[in-house]
Amino acid sequence: MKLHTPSPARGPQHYPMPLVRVDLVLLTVKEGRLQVMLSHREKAPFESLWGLPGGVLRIDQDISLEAAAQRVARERLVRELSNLKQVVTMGGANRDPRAPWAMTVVYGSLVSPDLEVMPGKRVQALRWQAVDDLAMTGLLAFDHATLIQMAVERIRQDVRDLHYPRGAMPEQFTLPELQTYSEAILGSPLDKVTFRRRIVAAHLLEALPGALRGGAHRPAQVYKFS
Amino acid sequence: MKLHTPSPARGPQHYPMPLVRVDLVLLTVKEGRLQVMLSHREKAPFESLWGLPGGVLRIDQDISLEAAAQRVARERLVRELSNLKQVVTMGGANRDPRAPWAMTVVYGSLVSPDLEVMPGKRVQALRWQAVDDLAMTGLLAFDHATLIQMAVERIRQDVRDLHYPRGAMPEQFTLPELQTYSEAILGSPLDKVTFRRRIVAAHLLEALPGALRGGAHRPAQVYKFS
DNA sequence: CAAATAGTGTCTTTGAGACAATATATC
DNA sequence: GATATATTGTCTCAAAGACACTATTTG
Repeated sequence: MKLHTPSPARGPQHYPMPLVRVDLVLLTVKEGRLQVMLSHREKAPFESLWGLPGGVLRIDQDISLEAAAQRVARERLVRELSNLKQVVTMGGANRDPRAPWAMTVVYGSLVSPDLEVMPGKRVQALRWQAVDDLAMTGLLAFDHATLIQMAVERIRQDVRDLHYPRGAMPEQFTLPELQTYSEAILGSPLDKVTFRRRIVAAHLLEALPGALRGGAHRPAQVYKFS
Repeated sequence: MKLHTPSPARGPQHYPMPLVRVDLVLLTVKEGRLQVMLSHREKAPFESLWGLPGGVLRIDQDISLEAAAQRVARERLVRELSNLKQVVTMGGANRDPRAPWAMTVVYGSLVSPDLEVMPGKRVQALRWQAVDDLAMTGLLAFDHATLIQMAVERIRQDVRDLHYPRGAMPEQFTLPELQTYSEAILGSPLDKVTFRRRIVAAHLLEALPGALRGGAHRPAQVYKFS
């Protein structure tokens, strides 16, 4: 069954398209816990709840989906992000009262706890929230709890595989620091010997000779990612 | 900076939205090799090349992204699919000459080689193509070679973890058959003893007692997924 | 019994977990 | 030296790879 018009330039353009959004899952380790950046919702839907920072795809401004995620970060958090990873895309009818059909492409990034963000366009407040406490925090907007969970699973798998995104750790660090950091992300303790063995076997780090650090005890070797 | 209209029902709806497509990566094992289902393109763009079966999201028909993938399978292949898994979402400007900005949500599925498909709406021809030969087959439409590669990597990881999607294997099979099947997907041989050990340790299979099978040699135990 | 494939035994290697010992700072 | 943490040594265990052996069918 052919449409009556043979013009290839038409056809798809006829159909109404969904509202396409991009949402960000920024994760970091703060106070020894894995935390996610939440944005306070001043307007409906889900007014006065918290949700992921996000925005609508702007095809006149964004050259790609990842570029859209970067623009959203600039607008909402007044920051560029590194290591954006696509997590999942959700979409369906009746997902968002602002459109009959809405979808969101979710990007995740593990960032430094020192990352300086400030509420940008149409954002009244931002906060870090420990992901463990999300269940009791009350409701998150939309299906954002699920999206966060998926991003968390993904970063945990990366850390289990010793795939640390650059920029999330300080430039220099010690092995005990990296272990504590990893444990915070995984939410479970790691064996010290095993952790060190795996790290050195992976050849991921470069020792900075002479550089040390310490308190009232033996100082630790300082490393950087090579 | 607030927009001059406080109405929450407006705003996002103002922006032009991209063309949203859903593409399918059907994989199967045929003739001992991992193969992908390709559809012949009769119309521009990429006329007379081969590409993934896909279609435009129809927000009036599809309740969700996965439902859209199922509809595309019904329309293009005259089949329903099981085990659809979202692979990735690609999108950007100048991706598709039919729209200034286009994105595609890719779903993958490992299916039975006996799966009966037939060219459906606007599909002239379908064929299985070994993924190893894709490089020399000449060009695929769009970035479909990349999308196939991502889907292949994903199913390989699943098989390495012994996560076999249901419905891709026959109801009953022997361990040597499952091993050969897995090797075809991975593209590399597996150790027999190790494979058997891992399979039994995983408690994935249920032996069908008494049922055997064979040629001019010792018959193999028949199993099914439990 | 010869041939061919199914299934098992077992040795070795590798990597992870557990626990203990040693090293090096500050106070 | 006491204390605290960093780093290393090593024993054990679990899983994977390699290889040889046994088992069971057909012709």
